[in-house]
Amino acid sequence: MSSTDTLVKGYRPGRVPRAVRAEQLLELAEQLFAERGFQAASMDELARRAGVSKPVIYDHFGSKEELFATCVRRTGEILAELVATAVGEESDPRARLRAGSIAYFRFLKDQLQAWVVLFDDERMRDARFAAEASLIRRRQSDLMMRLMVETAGTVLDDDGRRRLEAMTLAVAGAYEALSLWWHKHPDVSPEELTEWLLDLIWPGLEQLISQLATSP
Amino acid sequence: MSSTDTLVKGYRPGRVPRAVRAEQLLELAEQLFAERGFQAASMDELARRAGVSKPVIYDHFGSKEELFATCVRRTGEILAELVATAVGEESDPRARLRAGSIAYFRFLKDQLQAWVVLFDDERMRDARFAAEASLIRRRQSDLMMRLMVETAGTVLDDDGRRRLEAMTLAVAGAYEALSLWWHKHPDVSPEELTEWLLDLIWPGLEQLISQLATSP
DNA sequence: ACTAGTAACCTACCATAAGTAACCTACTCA
DNA sequence: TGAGTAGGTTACTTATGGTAGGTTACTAGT
Repeated sequence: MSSTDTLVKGYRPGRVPRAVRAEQLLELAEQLFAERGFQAASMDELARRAGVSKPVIYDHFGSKEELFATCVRRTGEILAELVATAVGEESDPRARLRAGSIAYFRFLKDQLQAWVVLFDDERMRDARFAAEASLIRRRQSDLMMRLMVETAGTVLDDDGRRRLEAMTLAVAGAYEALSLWWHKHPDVSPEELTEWLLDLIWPGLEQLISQLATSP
Repeated sequence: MSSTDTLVKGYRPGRVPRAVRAEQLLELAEQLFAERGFQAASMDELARRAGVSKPVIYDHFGSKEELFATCVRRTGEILAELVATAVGEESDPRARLRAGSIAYFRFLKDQLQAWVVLFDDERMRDARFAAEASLIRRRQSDLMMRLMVETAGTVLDDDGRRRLEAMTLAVAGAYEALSLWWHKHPDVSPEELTEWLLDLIWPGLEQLISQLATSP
């Protein structure tokens, strides 16, 4: 470790504007969490890597959990945007779901390689991934729900909304579990995974839409 | 707290056969984990509740993680057995899945207190929860896979097996996510949840079976 | 009945890591 | 030029997982 580790471009070591320091800390934290997982990543080590003392981190993020949440939220937003964009580029309902699904798996493929440096099969139960997936599930479900409601073309009653919400969350859960499986079978392509999953859920989903569209 | 807390039936306080102590510790640990979650449950408190000193716990279980894993595995086995039994009481494939599903949700309803620990989003960010949850998912998926293969009535090739494995894991993930949702909408019955989920996944699942049965 | 050996258990400690209080120092600007 | 502040530090406290080493009750063989 040379002293350049503590340098942030354009500033003398040890004194840097708040926003720059925050950005640097977030980036290093992301790396550290990816390497060790939430529990094993220590704030002391993060401070050491950033060439800064611990209270600086606490001044920025308040607690370890908050720091972690910030990292996760950030990545999650990038993913959500990617998927939403992909969905917006199609018009047929099934094609939209397909496009979103492919975007999702492609992103995961890139990020997983970046995140997980040393991972045997066991490593996939990494805390970071679980949290990420949990946030992703909510966002995905919301997006899917808007898509379905739009497709149905009607205003749903409370029961309909509730059932639809439950089902989109279930589908998002299926994506999550499949992502975990994928980690051990990386030779399958995002497109293939998407076809599998669409073949599985689309028939039921389509029927659900028409059912909800006619009943109220 | 009276001194009876430290009593185990039939034995003078403070000295009890190994197996009995292990059983008592497991039960108290399950309670404690359910109340506080993994992280917030302390070994010191468990020791205090059991009326025993910490090294006793470590002598039995080695580490906090192991203790937790033992608790979870135990409950998971009960669940697996219940579902398997329910499945075995039907013959038609859809009816079998339905029976298993209802048994699953009924068990969850009873054990909700204990299972919040496993399925709570907030706690999911902890690697240990994710690991144990994935173990249960795996078990359910295996059962479902045997059911499907049996239904298909053929021996699958590697690709077929792989795809089926991925899909049953995905379905198990859907169950998991739906369980989380259920926790916030407890007024829905296990039977209703099951119908929703079967309507969603059965069409795709049925088609998958026939596809796998004919292709190799 | 008297010990050897063992099972069950305890006290007292260590190490690590999250989080904090109190203080310091370089920079800005009236 | 010196008050005010943003950025930073040292040196703690506290909580808790985990352990070393000794003590007490029970059991079995002679």
